[in-house]
Amino acid sequence: MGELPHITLDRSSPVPLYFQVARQLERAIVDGSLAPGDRIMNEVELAARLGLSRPTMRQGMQLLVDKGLLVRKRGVGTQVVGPKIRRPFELTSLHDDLASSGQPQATTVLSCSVIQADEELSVELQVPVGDPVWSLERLRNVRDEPFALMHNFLPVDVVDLHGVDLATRGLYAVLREAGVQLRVANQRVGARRADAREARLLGERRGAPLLTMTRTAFDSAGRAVEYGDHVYRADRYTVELTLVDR
Amino acid sequence: MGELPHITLDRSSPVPLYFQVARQLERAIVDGSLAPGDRIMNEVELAARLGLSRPTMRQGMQLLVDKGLLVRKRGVGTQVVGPKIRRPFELTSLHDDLASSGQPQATTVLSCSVIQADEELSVELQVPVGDPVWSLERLRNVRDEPFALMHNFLPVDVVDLHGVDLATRGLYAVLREAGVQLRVANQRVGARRADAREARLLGERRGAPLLTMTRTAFDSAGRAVEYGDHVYRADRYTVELTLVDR
DNA sequence: TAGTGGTCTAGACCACAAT
DNA sequence: TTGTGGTCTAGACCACTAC
Repeated sequence: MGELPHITLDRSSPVPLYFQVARQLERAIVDGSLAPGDRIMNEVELAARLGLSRPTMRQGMQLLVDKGLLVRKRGVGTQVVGPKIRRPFELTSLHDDLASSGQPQATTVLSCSVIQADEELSVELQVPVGDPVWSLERLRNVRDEPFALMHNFLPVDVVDLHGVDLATRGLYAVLREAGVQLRVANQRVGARRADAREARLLGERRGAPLLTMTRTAFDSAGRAVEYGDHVYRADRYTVELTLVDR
Repeated sequence: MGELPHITLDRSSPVPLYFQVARQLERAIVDGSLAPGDRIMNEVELAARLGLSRPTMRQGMQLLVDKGLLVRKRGVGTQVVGPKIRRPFELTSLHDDLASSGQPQATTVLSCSVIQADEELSVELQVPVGDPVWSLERLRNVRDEPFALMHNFLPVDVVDLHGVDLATRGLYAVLREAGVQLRVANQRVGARRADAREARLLGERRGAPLLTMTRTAFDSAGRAVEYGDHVYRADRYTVELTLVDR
């Protein structure tokens, strides 16, 4: 029959039922109440016990299947894969990543001004050449050691960065508060040698290997909102991601 | 009202209707028949025209929303984001990536033997220390230029590599044919200097920056099936990925 | 044969955005 | 107020797996 996860539903909550199911199932897996390899009670039975229709139950479980936490096999049942799979790579800024990891960090704003878009920016941000864009350069330290040199560009009508304290607040937090909803981003990760300036700022030797990341982020309307060109000390940073085959 | 995509359904096909819808919508977007910013006809009307129920229609469109090709706004409608968003980073091997890009490539098998798992492999592949695992090292050339040095490890009971022609066939293709269904993978991308051997094999100078990628792949039962430790010439390869915020 | 997930239907009511 | 997507129901039939 399979394990019976403990799930309570609040039908007066604005949170969708399928999401309540998914959240509580996920917690049970992370808690260890549901161990890897456990078979979960079948969909029909589970839906009946919770007073849900089967499609709603399925929708909730599907979220966890998409995350790689559950595996369904036709004719067999649904099994817990395990909580060790990291979250699918989410759309977060480095600031968020570090803040949530509890590392002490500090950011120095090297420059923040409006420039005219050149050819490259015109392509990446989908604006005409010569259009005004914010150019923002920051150096980030973690545990008092230089870590990343970040160069961001944003069309000026996306957000006003005048007087914004970007040393304390992450760029993505500023964007969120300005009502910008980031939705998709294209990233390119590569490597190259540090030039003289990068080496000096990052406390490396010239020619040292750097991890590079460029990213264009789009809002929910499909508009290019931000283009970032960042370099990281290769000895202090790696990009981690989880791929899920559907 | 919005654009009316041209979609034909084959109800006798074993391909699910929602998938037929998604595939044809996607092609229309990539073709340019549906341009970025276009509003698609609303779900209800579209379902009616195709003789589908609304949930089935939604399921098809949801696939493209998840891929970042479409954006839905409550009270507004569904819009095409654009074909320029690359596919969400899928679980493909480098062999697949290159083959689909049409680049002429050649692979040299440097070694293929069974070794005993050390501590690191024990952790990554979730097998006891000392267990036999395949150790496979390959050098890949693209357009007659060295490109990547790939080291893979697999538990011996996953697949038998004796006599398998890994110069012609990609490792993932071999795994698929052996009935292994890859499902999720954790990747770590970083950078470091080339050591003497890597430099020689890749035609680089010692100390040149390399892009590194390690990956553990799990099958549909959550079992670790393959661990790869690869290095790429940084001047010839970057990792591209698309992030979608949900 | 029995049990499971995969797909599909034909509706319903609600929340939100534009008008 | 109208139109849109968001959610949900109560079934149905099928394909695959294990026994």
